[in-house]
Amino acid sequence: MHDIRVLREQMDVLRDALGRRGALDGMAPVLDRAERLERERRAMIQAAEERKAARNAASQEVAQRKRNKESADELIARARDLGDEIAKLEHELDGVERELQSILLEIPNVTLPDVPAGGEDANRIVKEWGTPRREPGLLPHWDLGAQLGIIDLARAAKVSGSGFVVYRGLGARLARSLLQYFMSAHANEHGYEEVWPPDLVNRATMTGTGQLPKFEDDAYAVRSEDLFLIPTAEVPVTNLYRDEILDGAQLPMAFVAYSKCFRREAGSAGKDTRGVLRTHEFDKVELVRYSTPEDSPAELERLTGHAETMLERLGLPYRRKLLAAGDTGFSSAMTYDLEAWAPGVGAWLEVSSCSNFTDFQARRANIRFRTAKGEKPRFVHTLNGSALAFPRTIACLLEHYQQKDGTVLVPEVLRPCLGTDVIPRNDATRNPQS
RNA sequence: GGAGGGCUGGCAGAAUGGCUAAUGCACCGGUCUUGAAAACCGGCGUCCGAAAGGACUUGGGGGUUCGAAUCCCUCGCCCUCCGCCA
Repeated sequence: MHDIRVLREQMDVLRDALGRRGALDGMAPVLDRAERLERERRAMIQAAEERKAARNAASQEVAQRKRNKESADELIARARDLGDEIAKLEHELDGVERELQSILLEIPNVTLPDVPAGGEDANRIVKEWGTPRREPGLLPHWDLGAQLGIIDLARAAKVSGSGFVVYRGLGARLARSLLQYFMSAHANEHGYEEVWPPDLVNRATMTGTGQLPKFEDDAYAVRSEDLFLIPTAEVPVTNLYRDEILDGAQLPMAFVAYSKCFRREAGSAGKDTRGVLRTHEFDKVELVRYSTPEDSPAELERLTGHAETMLERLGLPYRRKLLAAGDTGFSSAMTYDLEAWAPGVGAWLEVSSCSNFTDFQARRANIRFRTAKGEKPRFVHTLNGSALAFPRTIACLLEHYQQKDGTVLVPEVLRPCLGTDVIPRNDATRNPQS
């Protein structure tokens, strides 16, 4: 969310930013209306505050007269009239602020200067690592997973429905190994504090990171309690310090959290959803950083590097894509996608998305910092990125490390936890035993 | 799920409808001091404003009133007990 002040001080910046996203034409009339509403808003506040000052003065005078046992009837009457006027003004003000708020919530973040203007076509591959396997005959992970008996989609559909996965045997252990490996690496080597957040959060938390009110249909909800299943650990972790003022000396702060992620994905059935590519529930290790405004561009490089290190340790070829303005998420000012090569599917899969939200989330969640006592608090900059999402990482691992005999080599770093160097064929889970 | 007790500044803690939140501790600045402590003086919630000043602020929201920390409604959280439970 933007500061309401941009409406009177930085309209040109806003217009330019929307232009770079290719969204100016649609929004121009809304911006004009917002500019006008903001002028009205300030006039109303001024008018209401004048009357409040007058009423406060009258009330004090009433108290004084009552102490002196004098009559205050005409003062009380005047104060009552002022009260009526104030109520009327505030009611109007409420309407204006409501509309202004809803407009502000629809204006996306301003992208940073390095972000290319334009849509998807303007995305830039800024780094490539490793050599993608290109030979023919490589199987996609849904076939491999079934052959190896480690991914059971049929029974997942029976137990939960389509869009769910059951990992079994070494598959289940592989997921646990990734959890263990990623968390330890980020905590021990990259200096992140480990956080184990709830998967169920309240409405205020979902609103703080922007999932609500606009995208309520995308989330699973527990209606009876007004709780929501988180779509990412970013939600509880970014909200940890909601409505707090941090000590600037503590910045940057860095958190790593594993969580279940729940997404309804309504309307996306069929496309790019085979196997484990897009499911309603998945697992992810997420990095979250809070920084000063000055440091956030460098912090994004750092965070993205931490995510890339995981792909390199797993030996998975990947590329880093700088998203163009039009492809950058609503709240983000700059985003790198990390895409790993899945030779069986024959596609680059997005396994991580690393973003600098500048102060856009922090303003909404009201997370500030102060470097010295008595100094005015400023909004922190928030950043986050997956490091990494499990299902697509598992898909890439299986497809990249598959061998001619149908088995899959285990990358060295996972061997201690997985307890084996190779995942053997095992058809035992394919057919129900009765 | 049930019963009861709570929620006031960083902390402790007063104020039960009216001079618009006392006091202490902690913290920051100053005086004094060779330095420190003590003592003393000042500051110490948020927002708007260049300033003068104004508005807001007693867990959140709403109501009654000329006026609410104080009365009413509602939601949240904490504590003690009962029930249930991994």
